Amino acid sequence: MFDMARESRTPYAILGCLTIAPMSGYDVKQFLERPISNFWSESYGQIYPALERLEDDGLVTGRDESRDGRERRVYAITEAGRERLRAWLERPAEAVTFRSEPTLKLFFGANAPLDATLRHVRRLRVEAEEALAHYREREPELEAKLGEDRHAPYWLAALRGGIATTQAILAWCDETEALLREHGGPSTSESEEQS
Amino acid sequence: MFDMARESRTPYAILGCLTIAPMSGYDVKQFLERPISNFWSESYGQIYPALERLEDDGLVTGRDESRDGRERRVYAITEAGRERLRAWLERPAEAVTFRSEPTLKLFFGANAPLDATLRHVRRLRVEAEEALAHYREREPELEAKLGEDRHAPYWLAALRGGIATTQAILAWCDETEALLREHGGPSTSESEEQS
DNA sequence: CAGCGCATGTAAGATGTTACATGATTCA
DNA sequence: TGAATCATGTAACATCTTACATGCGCTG
Repeated sequence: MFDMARESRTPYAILGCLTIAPMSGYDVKQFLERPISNFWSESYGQIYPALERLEDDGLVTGRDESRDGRERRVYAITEAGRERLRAWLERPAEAVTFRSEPTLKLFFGANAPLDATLRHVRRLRVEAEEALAHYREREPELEAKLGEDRHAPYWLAALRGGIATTQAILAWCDETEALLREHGGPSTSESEEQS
Repeated sequence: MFDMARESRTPYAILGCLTIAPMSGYDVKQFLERPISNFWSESYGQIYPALERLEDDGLVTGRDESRDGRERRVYAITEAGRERLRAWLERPAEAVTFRSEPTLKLFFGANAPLDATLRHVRRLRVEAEEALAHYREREPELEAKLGEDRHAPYWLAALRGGIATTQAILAWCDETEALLREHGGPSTSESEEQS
């Protein structure tokens, strides 16, 4: 009977980043863009207002700093912020509502020339290979830090999740190309002629 | 120098559904909710206005129908609609921007008790198992229709994508549980005591 | 001195979800 | 008769992206 609106997860993502080190809004964005963090993204339009809000709520403290003569506003997480983050981390996560445009295009592929759909599949394959190469590059660093860095096991787990699903997609791309070549109907205009 | 705003994909998802059969807004929603279509979702708040818009643009035609005494407005795709859909299908798909709350919580798991993170992993595992069971149930129907139904190969490909990634996640859950048990730090409150 | 990377922000608009409102029919 | 399902829609709101505006310092 009351509005259990889904909270934005932006502030939590930011709080999480600040448990690694104090950061500016710019830093947060940079960190979230590293390929390892391919399961999340935020834009400046969300980060800066969210940081202000977090400061008002006493979950972070900001102070102006100059590094290399550049003015930055660097935020640090407070004890209240850590507690808020911890409480959120302990609540059950919402199931992922996955919206994949490539898969949508594949699914309705019967309405387009086979070639077009095969192009999507091949592009997916290239992207998967690139992603996998990035992951593989980062894996050893995290493995090496398993004992020292408290974040390492969790980051490694997330990274290996990326590796596992990406490998699966890679293999699936090949199967799919074969499946569609055999059963995907005539490759170009023939499919549209009768009416 | 001009606003290449990302188009909403809602109308295309709807057009795609209407290539299967004429449907009401309600039908579209039902279809999109079937577990096979777990890579896309739309809410009524988007479907009904989008259908009106599509009709204004001449991409679908609606007519009132009564089935079992119930009034429905059933929409059919027009030739212009098919062409619009085909053109969209042939354009490159946008890369998936994945936002996974469970993975975000895992990634920042060092800030919570190990148990909390393990709960997320185990929940993910249960969900993956359920999803896999659904997929497996539907696979044979599609395989049987490979020759007859022009959609079947594409739907099967999408379904097998779900199977492949879900299996990968399942295996990863087990590995992750082991990894975190070994390296995830003290299991409960010990980790917070010193400060 | 031009361009790039660093750095912070705002405004506008699109996108999307949720709750609500309404009403009919079917079934237990 | 009451609940569930069918069926259509709207209003309010939250969310998020994009483009824009601004300015500094470094490097070629």
